[in-house]
Amino acid sequence: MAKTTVTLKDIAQRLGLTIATVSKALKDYPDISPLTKANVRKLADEMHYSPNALALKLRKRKTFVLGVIIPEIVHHFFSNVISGIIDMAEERGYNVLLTQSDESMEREIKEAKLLLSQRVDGLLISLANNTDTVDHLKEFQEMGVPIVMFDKVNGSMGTSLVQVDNRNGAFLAVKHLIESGRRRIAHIRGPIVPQTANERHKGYCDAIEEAGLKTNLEYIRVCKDVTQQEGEEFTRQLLLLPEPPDAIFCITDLVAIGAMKAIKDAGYRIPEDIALVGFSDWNIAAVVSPALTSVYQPGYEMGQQATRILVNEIEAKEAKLPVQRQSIVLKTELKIRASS
Amino acid sequence: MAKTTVTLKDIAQRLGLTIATVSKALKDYPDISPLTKANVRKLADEMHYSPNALALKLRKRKTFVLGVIIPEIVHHFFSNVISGIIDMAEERGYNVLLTQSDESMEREIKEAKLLLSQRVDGLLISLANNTDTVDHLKEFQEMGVPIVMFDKVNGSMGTSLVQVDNRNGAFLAVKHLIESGRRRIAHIRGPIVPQTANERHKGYCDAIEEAGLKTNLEYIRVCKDVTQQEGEEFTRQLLLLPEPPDAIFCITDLVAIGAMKAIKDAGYRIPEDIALVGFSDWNIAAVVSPALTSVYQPGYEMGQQATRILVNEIEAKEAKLPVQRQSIVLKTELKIRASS
DNA sequence: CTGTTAGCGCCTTCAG
DNA sequence: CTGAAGGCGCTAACAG
Repeated sequence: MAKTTVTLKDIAQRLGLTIATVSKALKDYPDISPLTKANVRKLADEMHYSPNALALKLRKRKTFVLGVIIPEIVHHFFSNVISGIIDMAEERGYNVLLTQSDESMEREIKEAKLLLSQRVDGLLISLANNTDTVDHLKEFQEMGVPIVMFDKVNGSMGTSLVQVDNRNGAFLAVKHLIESGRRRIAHIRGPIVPQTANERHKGYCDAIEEAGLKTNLEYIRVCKDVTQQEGEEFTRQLLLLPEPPDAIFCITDLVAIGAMKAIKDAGYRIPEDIALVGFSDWNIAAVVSPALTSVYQPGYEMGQQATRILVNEIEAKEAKLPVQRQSIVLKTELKIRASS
Repeated sequence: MAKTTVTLKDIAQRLGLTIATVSKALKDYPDISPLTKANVRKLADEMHYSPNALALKLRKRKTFVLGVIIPEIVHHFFSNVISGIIDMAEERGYNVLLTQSDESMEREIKEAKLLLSQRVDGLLISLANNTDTVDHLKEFQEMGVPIVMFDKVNGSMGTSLVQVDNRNGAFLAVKHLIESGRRRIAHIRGPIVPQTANERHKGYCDAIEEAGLKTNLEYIRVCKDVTQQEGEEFTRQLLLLPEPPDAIFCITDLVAIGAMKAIKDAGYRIPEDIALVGFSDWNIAAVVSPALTSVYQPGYEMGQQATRILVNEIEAKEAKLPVQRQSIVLKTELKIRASS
């Protein structure tokens, strides 16, 4: 029935009390008589009183809102991260304002400005691929708003970081290929930025070196957009080499799917002739045939951890405790399937 | 350098002006001298002044925030919807507070309460599967907060609705099977709620009837959780029938993938022996082999449209214009691939 | 035990 | 052209 929203004032007037008294009664202050407390509570219930979060936020200079900037929502890995963020935020009593940069630094800057003006209590961000400076985030630090970066990070601001062990994941993948007898292992890698692509490339090199295999630069192909089409095209090129590879490690499952198509089209068998390994363990990996071996990265957990750290920093700051910056690295896991 | 946030007051003091004057100067009121305007603006820039959104929201009793409740974020279709919501919200100048119900009515109720207390300007919701009443949303209406439901909706509140044409999509899928010569068409359907599953089932029946085929109840299987496992298990059962089907229409691509496995395991060929069609056109549909025929539903567009309608209702209400409830149905599209 | 006062940061009549 | 006053809804000293 309450057409308009009911405030403390309304309750106070009806009861012939003062706003302050009503406020205290509802917050169970010790210096209010049990009787008035009861009266106030009863009427508050009847009138469906609900405190105005806005007023509280203004008063307390705290919004209980976390800002999130993510490159792409429609992405199996990132949607897992978001889910982890939202669940943990809820657990800690925060809400989540979600934005996407669409892998564009320009839009990332815009969203950052917006979130800052919304007075979020903290920021969770995974950088866009072409983000090459973090100046747009400096203002958060100046305003004392904690930042936690995840997945695609930049350590130069001294913020807490949450990443997965890309290098080790790639290392395990390639080592597995070597142990199953492969010697001519190609790598279809991601672009020079972001960092994640470099780390996976390093892991690949680590494994190759450790095994004493010679590194063949012809076997390295660099994706620009990390698409299925690129996977297909680069694989086609690889198969035309005088010594075609007997295994391919791809930066991403999607790229691996492209590779899979090219390999089949060329009449080779997987894994007999050419083994294939992807990265990320998307929902697609287990359902293609042959099922794709892939490096699983714990997206949900990444979201949870990043949020946990961020809220801890926010609350430490409020309690004037020293904030401990953290940099955590989550374990990746090789899921071996039929393709290798 | 600005350690603490800068307010109108700070600017006013430095310039020996009053808060009111500064406020007006920044908002380009006609009754402020060009000189002071210039001075104020200059200093505001230098001090990196940014209006406190909280204060504005309190003052204007408007948050520019849309609340979103979605069953599952980690879901290819829904993540597309979210992306559409966020992009359109940004275009119209709103932010998005995202929550997930995890397909639980209990959590849905909780999130609704939370969003209401956050004073969102409007609500976008897709109901959880087991949500059988909408009492928890009544309060939004009482408070005059517009609601738009999408995908899994309930028309009983008289809110605007955005859906896809599930019935016609299913109809087209089954008609396509019939036209390619299939006569014994099975349907692995979803549970009795939500409505979407029923509509797809109806579309199936429509096509069967139109073709004058006899309906065989043995050919209908009802999923409980709509999983790949269920698809596999039900298909196995179907293949054991005296007259096994020569085509299967599945409620979801994931279920179809399960069916695909069972069919292959039983030694049948797709599509020669048994044709297969899914629904949703997930990212997985195009990459499995044989590639899966599926009914595409425009998730991104659904998010955009729902948001557009919601913002229109919000702004119509503010302008005291009559609000036009809308119910729109987006077209689905059959993507024919190798499996049929 | 209850009320008064003084803001949080901003906007908007209404005076001067 | 500028300032004073009141208020959005709530909290937190400090009085009484």
